[in-house]
Amino acid sequence: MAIDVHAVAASRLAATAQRYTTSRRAVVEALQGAGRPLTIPEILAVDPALPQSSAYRTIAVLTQAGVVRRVVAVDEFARFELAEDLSSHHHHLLCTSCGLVADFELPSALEHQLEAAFEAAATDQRFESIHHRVDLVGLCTNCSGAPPAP
Amino acid sequence: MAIDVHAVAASRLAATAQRYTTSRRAVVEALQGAGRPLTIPEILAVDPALPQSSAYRTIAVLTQAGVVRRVVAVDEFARFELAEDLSSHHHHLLCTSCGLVADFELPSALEHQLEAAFEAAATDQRFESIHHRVDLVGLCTNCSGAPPAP
DNA sequence: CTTTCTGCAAACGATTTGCAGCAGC
DNA sequence: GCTGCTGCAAATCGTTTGCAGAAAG
Repeated sequence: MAIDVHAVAASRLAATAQRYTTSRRAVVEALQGAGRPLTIPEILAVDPALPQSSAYRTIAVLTQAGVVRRVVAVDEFARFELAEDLSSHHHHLLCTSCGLVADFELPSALEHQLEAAFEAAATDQRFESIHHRVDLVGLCTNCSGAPPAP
Repeated sequence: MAIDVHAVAASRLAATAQRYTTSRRAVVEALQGAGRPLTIPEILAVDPALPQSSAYRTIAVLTQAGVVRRVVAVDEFARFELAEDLSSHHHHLLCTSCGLVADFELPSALEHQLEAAFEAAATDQRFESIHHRVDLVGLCTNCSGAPPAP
């Protein structure tokens, strides 16, 4: 009973007279299959036939169309995932050693309390809140065992 | 009853045979006076006599020494603030329009619950947690009034 | 004095873009 | 067929770095 990600993507692109082409679909499929945010190099690894500049352009278009969201992590690479309404609300584990980003969820009760606290803070500072970003920064399984590369 | 930020900075640098020079002190003072994370251009604006490459180098040294922390926001500029033990635990409001970053705090009860939830999530995913990052993304006062620049 | 720092200018690397040909609708 | 998309290669821009002189201890 999952929503049809491709249909939504096509329709959001159509809203600004854009086409849902083969390579755009390939990028969406790569992100959908990953279950975690991917960098451009990672997307290229999933689909080696895709030229780098097309990957960047495709990601830019999908981001503007609201199909994809940019995730800022701890290394120099931008990462991308499907928009929350095409996947689910979640947070990120960020590895400071290798840059890996994994997904996790918070208990919904806590999520609601956070929401209320954010609301209060935003009102207090006259800030118009759009969404929140709750991440855990540390070391992934791979990197906490062996010491990080120098 | 504030701690002596300069003394701590000097001592952390000394730990690796580094000197607390005039320009390093100037950067620390700029960050201390700002009360929010600053970009390199903002630091240069505070101290126009400081060359850009020195600002980058100084920030790198101070970050490695644990005096300064890199903050990842929503625009392309890296931002920097004093380490938490030289300032205080807080979170960030990120403006998606102009990139501004402001500080805010959460009620400590909620902070503790979050801590516990993070602990659980980290254990669950075998992730070694170092710290968390809780940000509110939206529009600052300036940008929510007028529509963002195209 | 010796070692570390600074300033300049050139190098770097992720990302963007101009242009000519290709593909969706 | 138009119009928008792709691929290549060159440009962009925040950030990094080599080197020779300046400053800290």
